[in-house]
Amino acid sequence: MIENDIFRALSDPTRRAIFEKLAAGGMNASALREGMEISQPAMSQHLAVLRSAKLVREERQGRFVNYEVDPDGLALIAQWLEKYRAYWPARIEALKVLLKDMDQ
Amino acid sequence: MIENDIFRALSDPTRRAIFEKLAAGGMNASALREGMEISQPAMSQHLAVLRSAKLVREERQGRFVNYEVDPDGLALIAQWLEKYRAYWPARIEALKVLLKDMDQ
DNA sequence: GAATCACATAAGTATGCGCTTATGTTTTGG
DNA sequence: CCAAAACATAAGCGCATACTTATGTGATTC
Repeated sequence: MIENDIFRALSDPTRRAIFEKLAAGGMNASALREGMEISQPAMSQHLAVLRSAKLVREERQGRFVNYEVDPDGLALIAQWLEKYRAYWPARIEALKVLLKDMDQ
Repeated sequence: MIENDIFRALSDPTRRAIFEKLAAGGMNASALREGMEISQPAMSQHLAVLRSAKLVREERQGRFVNYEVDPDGLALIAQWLEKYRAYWPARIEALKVLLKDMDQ
């Protein structure tokens, strides 16, 4: 079950930090490690978990592997959240403003 | 960190099932167990985790304890998701329709 | 083409997590 | 009151998980 993978992947703070970094722009694994105090294998393993959760996708570029946010995982969380939208009415207005902004 | 508690709480499929049940309507712990094949202590422990993640809140009613969805946890997830809204444009249209419906 | 770089995988270990059994606490009904 | 019901908490156990060290793999550079 993919929902399982997604929430499990995000339950680790290190993995959320990695994801947040990637959300600011695609990056290879070495660049991701900068300023994070994490070993190379640990990073590789975290990326594998994020990848199998469809939160991140990879792209070989020579001997580097570029990583970037995969919209699929986020869409699944959004979909999950929508099921319970009746419970967060307070945020509706904020979302409306947001959508209006994206309209231009 | 509360975000940690939330994602960790949702990473367990049993806990997501409990949450989903509660989303359909408030219920006490015994009622929640019906049709779930889960022991009483296990249920109590799961509810404690959901509670500390602000996904669920309790209300004593005699010797029963009624549980219901707490909007706070959901709002926090929505807030977290919004940070990455640039990455799920495909879902924007669906959300728009949704918000329009809620307008009446 | 051999050394090196960027990264993945393997194996082992310590800690966390979800379950069980057992017991405690609060409330109600007779 | 006191027995039972509804839940919470405690302690222990097996398994997942996040890390480490070591090694493997594919691409590049000299």
